[in-house]
Amino acid sequence: MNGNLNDRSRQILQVIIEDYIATAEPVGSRTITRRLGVNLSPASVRNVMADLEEMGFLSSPHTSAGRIPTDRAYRFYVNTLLQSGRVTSEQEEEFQQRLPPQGSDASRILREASRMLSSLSHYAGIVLAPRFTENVLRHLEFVNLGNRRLLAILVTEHGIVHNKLVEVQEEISGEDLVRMTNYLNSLLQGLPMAEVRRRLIEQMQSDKVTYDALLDRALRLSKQALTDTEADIFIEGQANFFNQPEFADTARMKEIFRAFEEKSQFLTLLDRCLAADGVQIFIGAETNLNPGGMSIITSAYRSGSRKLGVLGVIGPTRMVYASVIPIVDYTARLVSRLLHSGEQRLPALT
Amino acid sequence: MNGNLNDRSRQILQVIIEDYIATAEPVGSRTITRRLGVNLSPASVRNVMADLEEMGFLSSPHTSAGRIPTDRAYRFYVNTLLQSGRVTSEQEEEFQQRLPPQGSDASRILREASRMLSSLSHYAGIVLAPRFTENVLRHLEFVNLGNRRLLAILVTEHGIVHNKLVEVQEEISGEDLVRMTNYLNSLLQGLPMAEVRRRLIEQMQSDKVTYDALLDRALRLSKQALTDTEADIFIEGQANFFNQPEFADTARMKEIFRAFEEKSQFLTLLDRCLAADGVQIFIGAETNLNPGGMSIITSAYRSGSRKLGVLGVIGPTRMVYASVIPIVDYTARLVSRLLHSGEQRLPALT
DNA sequence: ATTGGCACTCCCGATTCCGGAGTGCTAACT
DNA sequence: AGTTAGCACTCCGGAATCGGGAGTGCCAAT
Repeated sequence: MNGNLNDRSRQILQVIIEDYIATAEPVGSRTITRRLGVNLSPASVRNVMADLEEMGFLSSPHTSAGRIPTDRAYRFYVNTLLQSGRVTSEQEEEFQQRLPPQGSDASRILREASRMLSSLSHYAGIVLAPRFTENVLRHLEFVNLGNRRLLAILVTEHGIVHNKLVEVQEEISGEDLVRMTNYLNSLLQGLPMAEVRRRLIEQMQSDKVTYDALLDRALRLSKQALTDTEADIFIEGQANFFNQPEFADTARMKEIFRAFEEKSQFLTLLDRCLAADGVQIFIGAETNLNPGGMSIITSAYRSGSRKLGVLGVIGPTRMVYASVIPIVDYTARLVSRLLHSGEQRLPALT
Repeated sequence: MNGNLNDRSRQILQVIIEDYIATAEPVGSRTITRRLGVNLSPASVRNVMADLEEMGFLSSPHTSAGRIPTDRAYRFYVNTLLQSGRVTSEQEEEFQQRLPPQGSDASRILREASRMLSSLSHYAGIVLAPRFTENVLRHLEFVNLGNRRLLAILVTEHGIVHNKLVEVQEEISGEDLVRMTNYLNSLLQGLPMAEVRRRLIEQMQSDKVTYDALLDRALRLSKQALTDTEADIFIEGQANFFNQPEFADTARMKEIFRAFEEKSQFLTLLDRCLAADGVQIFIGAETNLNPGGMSIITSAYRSGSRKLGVLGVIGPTRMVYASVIPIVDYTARLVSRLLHSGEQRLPALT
């Protein structure tokens, strides 16, 4: 049903969408004729608009207003009308200026990425940190905090650090702790988390352990320490929504911010994105988010070939897709590089 | 000038403040007579109100509206009119339900505390994490991430973890890393951060080091790793501001959220609180915050005798001081205990 | 197929109007 | 002297009204 739009209909639809994106006001036939290069009377345009409305691409808020695009129109727009470009050189410069400082750890880089996304897009930036379970364990360390409490510190590749408090029955001496740590690291280092779990259980049943109470203890402790932690989501620039006229009234605004406070509902969406390749676009109802009227553009960032997490931009359905898509794409690749190499001054991303 | 308010003036002032806190609407003389136990005519009350206005305790939005309390009135209220109680048993129960799960690390506890504060007070919760420099170093660890990058992990008492990426000129072998770590820990463990810095510099100039390139390198690395990190501030429940009628219009709301995004301006205020004892209250302009009309109630949390950080509640000047003060107080003591002992089921806080 | 013309619809901002709530003042009362 | 009833006055805020502007749909003419 997309294909059966003739050239003129497409042009008109495009003008409507882009005008509405720019102004947030229903677009009338006169405006279109002015924007349209071709000489065409408003009346003709109106005929086309009526058709487009019937096909579900447009809707009118009331009888005598212009038309506004439907979710479906946006979908058609991003699929076939829009050819997305690159980030501009000014944007590239802003990226450079906003690079996280040397020596930033991974979570700092991710938070900064969220800020970049928000600042460059003028919408809200969102970043899903790498899922704990997907990563490779680099190092495991127990630090004695006294009072029979140990702090387990897990470092996964890319320098992402998780820590967890573990309570023990009785104090463990310094030497024992070192021995435990060495044992565990030699056992688990370099394994993906899922594997780590399996290896732990396997090892707990082995003979060697039953003769060494300390090792047994070590295994039990690390099992405690490895229970999955909650997913980290960084959302920045929520205040940008105040600039969008469609969210002007307080009730709507309130809904949106409530949604942002419960990050969990974004989690399912972002997890879906993790599976897909390239830039993903969810328009309006497609996002399944509770307060509707929002679109999300995402892309996974990766290290080498493995995808680590997802980042993107949340804005109104009336989003400037043409400029946000390259921004998200660029940021994803930027973050991939930062995490992978730690290198800061980058050659142009190609 | 506070003392020279007679009993009746005080009563009336109190009624006005409490009524305004409850309704957010200017209070008129009739309302007051109804609330006031004593039989007194509206006309008499009006006389008193006129006096109070002249003394700077009340102001009227316009000629024929009731009066609203000024910052000064609130200040008088919390100083002398208000006797603050305890948290109720329902509140205590909610605290129990919202306790962070076993094995939460410090930053999780602090974030959860911020949520508690927000949820119980119905305003926004704020928590300033312990300043890095104020703490005692418990453990220092370097993890090799490959690509000539080391991850420095610093654990301070109470299990607060900081990490920082450090780039090195050439790869360091595993054994060297272990040696370095041991050396540094034996040198620095147990010292307050300020001291750590001094010790590092002192040590770098000592003879022993000049003969051992590795030690020299270790010292340089840790100096890099110890540069102060930015202060962490957790603010939760910002969406609660949407329920306050005085922030109903979008422009005002926007200002507030901008302010929340720049946490730095809270930093100076919270740092001030760190110095003081007990519950601190800042009313309206006293906060020096940019969008006025807000009050902040804080208290420091501590471990043993040393103060670690500050937590509190941000709300409109028209805040229910009577209930928020005990909440903040309770939370501060709760957090102190959680950080100190890691104990979860607490006896009643006394 | 396209277009000019025209009647019709609907929103939106400006204006007006009115009642309610509250004040300040004065004069009378205790 | 403090208190109160009465009264004129002020001001806000919501309801009602109005008119212009922008836009549509339809029809007849090209």
